[in-house]
Amino acid sequence: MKSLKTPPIFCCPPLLGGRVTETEAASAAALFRVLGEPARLQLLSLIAAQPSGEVCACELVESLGLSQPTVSHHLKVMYEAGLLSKERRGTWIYYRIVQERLVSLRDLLA
Amino acid sequence: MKSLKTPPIFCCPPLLGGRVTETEAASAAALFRVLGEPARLQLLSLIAAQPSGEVCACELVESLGLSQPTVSHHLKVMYEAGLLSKERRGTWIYYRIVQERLVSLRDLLA
DNA sequence: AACTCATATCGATATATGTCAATATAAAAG
DNA sequence: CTTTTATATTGACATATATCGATATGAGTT
Repeated sequence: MKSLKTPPIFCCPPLLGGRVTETEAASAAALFRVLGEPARLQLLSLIAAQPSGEVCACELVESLGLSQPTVSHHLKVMYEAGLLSKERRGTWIYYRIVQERLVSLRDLLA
Repeated sequence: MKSLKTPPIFCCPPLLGGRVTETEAASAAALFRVLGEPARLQLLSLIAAQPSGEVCACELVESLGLSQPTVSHHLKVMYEAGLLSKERRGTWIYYRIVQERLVSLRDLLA
């Protein structure tokens, strides 16, 4: 089984200011592609809007007009990209935004 | 015909810190999706690496292992996303990075 | 005019992926 | 163990798009 903890944060060389290697471009593009989906951005903003900083997956399903499998899919994509962390508490799974990951993504564009 | 000048910079509401509308999510995602392509990131870094800040399209074709139509396609996508500006000088067309656009994109993740 | 070079567009194809219904798994309660 | 609820996975389908060869357009030259 896959861990419920946050995946490692592999960070990213600056995008501009020097030619980037093919590998660097590929991994950076993969990250951007994760954000290149309206549903995922809405999920991110929903999580960010919570005062507690975390949201149960069930709430996210109710909030968007998407099916449960689709929401689960998007959460998985963002989790595997290191953008979200998750924690199981009983039957529920709570998702959080991995701030450092967003910061490193921002630094890519510096 | 389309103008050779920089397209207008329509800017972007903060992504986190408040629920984002469906329209906002769509336009932001479109921008991220443009960067979600390794070839385009390599093109960006190639342009950024130039001391003059601009590159002739022909150089970009030679630098990457992609065909001329493919490079032309990627440049068009980035141009229409407001990430690049272009200027024709004689037979050649020179592309530049639109810094403000990248800055506003960074601000999306603040 | 014709020729050359640079760039853009067209058409076709292959791959990636968003979406859902159906099903599976996991956990708690009875 | 059975039931219920929450989440994940599977399989299928549709859409988007990256890529290329062929061709068109545009600018300069002779």
